[in-house]
Amino acid sequence: MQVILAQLKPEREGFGGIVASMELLDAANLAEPVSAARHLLGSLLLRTLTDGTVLTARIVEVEAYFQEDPASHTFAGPTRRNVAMFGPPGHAYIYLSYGLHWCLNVTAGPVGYGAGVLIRAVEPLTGVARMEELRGRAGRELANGPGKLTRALAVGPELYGHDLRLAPLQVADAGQLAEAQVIASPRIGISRAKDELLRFHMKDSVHVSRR
DNA sequence: TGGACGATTGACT
DNA sequence: GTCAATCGTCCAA
Repeated sequence: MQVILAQLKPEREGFGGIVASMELLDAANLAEPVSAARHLLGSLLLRTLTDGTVLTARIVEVEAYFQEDPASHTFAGPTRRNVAMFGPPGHAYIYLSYGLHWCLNVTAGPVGYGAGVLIRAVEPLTGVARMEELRGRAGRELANGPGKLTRALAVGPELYGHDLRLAPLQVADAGQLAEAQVIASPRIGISRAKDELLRFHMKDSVHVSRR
């Protein structure tokens, strides 16, 4: 991971060697959704566009959802929409929110158990100009929300169920952040299980969501 | 087969 | 702070 970060220089495109040299997502760290959320916080998201451009961003805000959780899409059991969350860990569960916005989750837990981690905000690192183009906005509003980051990274339903160890959408595990770096709080925008502290974000990050 | 309801966002007062 | 946009999903009938 240290090697990777050293190579990442803002606004430089075309990182041929990055994908091969970074530590890919380890399923062992996704065995349980809450620890998975903590592991994913601080990790990198790499999106390779069809023209070869690689967009990278650091995950700064996540939420954990699990099967016994009334707020989870998996609470009532497997359906056509949520099957990915019952599949192997480390894959993409993507759903349409409010008929308008696509949201990205990393599946967690063993096969047969419906759980995942919603990626709520990222800090753009490289390919920022391209993200601004895709998003139609710049600055702080670029990727500070679950529906915003998917737009900025061109993530949609075509990546449903995608293995996140592989291009064109990958997660590089950063390991667990120091406890003092992480803030736990209630999840946002849900009507059930409102009080559980299952939202995690990086302390002092200006890239977290605002509401 | 119909209708209520979102793991949200942007525009506007 | 409020509110509309917009549509797939799920459950009741």
